[in-house]
Amino acid sequence: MLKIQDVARHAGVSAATVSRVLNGRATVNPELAARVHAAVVELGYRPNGVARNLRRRQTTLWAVLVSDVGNPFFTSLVRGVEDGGRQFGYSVVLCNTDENRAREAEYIAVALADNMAGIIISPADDATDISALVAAGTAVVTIDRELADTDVDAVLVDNEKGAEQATTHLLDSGYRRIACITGPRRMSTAMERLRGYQRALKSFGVPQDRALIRHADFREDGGYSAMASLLDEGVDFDAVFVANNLMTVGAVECLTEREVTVPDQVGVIGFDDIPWARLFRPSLSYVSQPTYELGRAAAQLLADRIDNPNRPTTRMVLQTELHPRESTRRK
Amino acid sequence: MLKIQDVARHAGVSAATVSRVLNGRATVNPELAARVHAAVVELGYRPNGVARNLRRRQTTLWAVLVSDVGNPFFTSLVRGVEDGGRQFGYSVVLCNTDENRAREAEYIAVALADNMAGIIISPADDATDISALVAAGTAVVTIDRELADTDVDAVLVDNEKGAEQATTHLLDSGYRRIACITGPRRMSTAMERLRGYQRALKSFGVPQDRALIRHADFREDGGYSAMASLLDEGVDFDAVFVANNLMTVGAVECLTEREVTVPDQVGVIGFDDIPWARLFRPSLSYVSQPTYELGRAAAQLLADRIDNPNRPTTRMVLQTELHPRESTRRK
DNA sequence: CTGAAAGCGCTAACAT
DNA sequence: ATGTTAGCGCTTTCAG
Repeated sequence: MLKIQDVARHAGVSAATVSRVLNGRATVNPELAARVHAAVVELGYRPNGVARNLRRRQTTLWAVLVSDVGNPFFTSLVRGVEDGGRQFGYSVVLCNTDENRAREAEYIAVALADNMAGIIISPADDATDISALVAAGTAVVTIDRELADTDVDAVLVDNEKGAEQATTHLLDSGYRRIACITGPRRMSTAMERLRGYQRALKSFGVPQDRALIRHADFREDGGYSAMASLLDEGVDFDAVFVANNLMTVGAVECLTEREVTVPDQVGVIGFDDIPWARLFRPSLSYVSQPTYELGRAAAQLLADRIDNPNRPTTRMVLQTELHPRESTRRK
Repeated sequence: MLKIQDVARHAGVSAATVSRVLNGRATVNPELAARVHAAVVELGYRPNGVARNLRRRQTTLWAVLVSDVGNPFFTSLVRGVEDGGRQFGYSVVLCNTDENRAREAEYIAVALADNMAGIIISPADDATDISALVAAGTAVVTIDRELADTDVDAVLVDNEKGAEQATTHLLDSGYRRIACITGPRRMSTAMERLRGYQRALKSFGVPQDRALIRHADFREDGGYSAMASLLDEGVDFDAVFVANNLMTVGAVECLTEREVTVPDQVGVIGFDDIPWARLFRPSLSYVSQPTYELGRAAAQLLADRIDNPNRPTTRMVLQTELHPRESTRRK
């Protein structure tokens, strides 16, 4: 491997000068600079990033911690982070945590050990510990969820309003006995979406009924079981708001299996996009989150934070969008 | 930041000994080792990975180059790579190339500059140039596609057989005028799948007809336009084999829009998985690739190659699986 | 504006 | 088995 000294010798200048030319951090005699560039080309020199990182005590790596890229929500979010990162000269290390705290901690340790410049994290839950990162001065942006005790940049979605939008749409469509399948109590997103649902009911003067509410685990099985329990318990409902994409799929499967017709017997609206949901029959109504933009925004915030570690923390809230389709179109 | 010298001083041993204990590469007096471990804990020491990488001239980073994680085929593949990588102690840098050669070259340069231990690549096309990687001794595994001129490890799918399976299934279901929408001529996967289609027709003694074959770009729009052209040109066909997931979606959309009934007027079978395709109506028949396993296998090969740079190259071929659903179930 | 020299934190060779 | 020493390749003082 060629080193900067080789280039320096070839160009007849000092290594310091080569470095200055290559990094454009200081003014160098144009004639010398030209010689350096020529030497670089002639020798086919490539700077060694690792050595640079050691000396600068900074890498150009970001870690992005999500529960699972397989979830379309995160797929697109990660894509946004990567595109944003590339724009600022960072590469993105993909870290799937499966909502597993040990895995999460492991990845945080790696980010620390490898001196990564920053990390974007969708915390497994409120107990996620990023204190080591903060202590080490690593830039952190949380995405989708907020951390209770730590003051870091966050990119969020207005979950409450989104859920209200969804529920209001059901009410507007004439449904009145509306069930809600949301996520675990310890997850802020689940609770916010539940509140939005309740707010909508209240606005319409529709009575609340605890029997209509189910907490599941944000996964397909969870949605399936929650729907099954609603049906098995003979709960009287004519529509359901499901608080994330995977659970919506599960709930719909359960309905299909039991030959409950959507949207006539039961109207369905989901939260989050599902790829190609328009090909489902009936096609699914849903409230979409700007997942790609979430990723882009997080990247922007992280890059800013790295450049300016002392600026006050930012909290960005993006809005959702309603997509009415067949599953809420009552005849 | 704490360094190894600090630990050494605290434990009353040499830095070399600390290093030996931490890396378990040599036998150390258990008593000394205990002191080292204690010192590490007391001081809260974390080894600096960048320094280690510089000294060892190797990182624990892999780059995975795919066209787009958004494509479910790659989503799951990348997930497989990550899980495999983690098992061997590597982190995975996600690189979306969008089939763009410049972007691809850019990422290869980054992998080289950052001394990444290896790269897993699904080449944009035959012209992808990995010679710099080979020259630098970086371990390379290609996935999904092979590179014409370079002898590197590859993990592939038996595309020809898979396509034959799909087409045979259509023939078994009684369809006889079977169209084929495949990918660009310069992509090996597209041509292999076309050959499989042709082989199946031949086995059944069904005449070939060039009018039934379309080359599109492996994207949703491509599938849509190809289907539109078949219909617009009044080509006589009763079924179609579509050679990848996105094009299948496009083709089905076109059929739905024009109110062509599937599977009665036209039977449809796709190649590649589509998430939750069982919720489509009609549900889609398809031939699946073991995408996750593809990623795992590539990770295994890459780890092996890094440990043993001189072993002969391996070419792994995985098999597809037929999933008959409603879209080929003629009444 | 340019060069010399030191050192980022670690590990591998060598010496004991 | 342990310690000493040198050096991975770069950037950043510090002098001049």
